[in-house]
Amino acid sequence: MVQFVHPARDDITLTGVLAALSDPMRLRIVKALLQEGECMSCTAAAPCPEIPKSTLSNHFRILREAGLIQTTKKGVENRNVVRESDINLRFPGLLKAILKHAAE
Amino acid sequence: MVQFVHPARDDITLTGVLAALSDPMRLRIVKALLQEGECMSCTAAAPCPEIPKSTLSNHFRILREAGLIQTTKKGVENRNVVRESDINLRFPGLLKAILKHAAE
DNA sequence: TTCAATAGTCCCATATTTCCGAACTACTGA
DNA sequence: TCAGTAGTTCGGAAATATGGGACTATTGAA
Repeated sequence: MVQFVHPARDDITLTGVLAALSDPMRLRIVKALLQEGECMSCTAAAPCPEIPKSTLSNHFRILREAGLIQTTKKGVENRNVVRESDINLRFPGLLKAILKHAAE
Repeated sequence: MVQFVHPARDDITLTGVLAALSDPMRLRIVKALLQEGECMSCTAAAPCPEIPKSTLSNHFRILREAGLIQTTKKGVENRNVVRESDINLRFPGLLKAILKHAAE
């Protein structure tokens, strides 16, 4: 098994965050996670069911490495949450300003 | 000569804007253009002088096609401006929220 | 005019990144 | 022990970025 890589808050970069959110699918994942509030598994947060598993896994890795989400393994599934406070501390107002405009 | 391609305001997409700004060099270009206020040539807005011309030209094309800047040809050089009002009408608060955190 | 200089664009080969099927791992419950 | 579930990893194909070099358009000078 692999330990998930999460950058420290201060290592989160603006361009990294923008790059992670510049993909429609990842944007929808983050939006879904925020709307839920609770932790969500990867498949639960997936924007559409027919997306290949490996692609989905890849998107979550990118979000994780950009510092946008935190992932922990719980039983057979992953629990994902948006690192809302970390992002807000590092880039106040950014996440809200972006997600305000994200379509459903 | 080629006529520059500029999307209509309503064709500007959120993910397109984020993708365009997710490159450190392009972020610095936009920041420089906004700080200047006036039109700037490509080389004047370039973040560093040693950057290859073709790469710079490519970055400006990406910013242009994302709807972030408007380019017109004036004599031997290009005049670039950020389409600030278009972006602000389409995605209120976005540009400011992003550039607030851009280094430099 | 013609010529050189300047500012960018276009083309194209290389390098990097993304996508996704298939095989694999980790955990759970029967 | 075994099957099922949730995700990861691998690897090849497809897409995209980089940058050198040739090209175009404009200007200013001889």
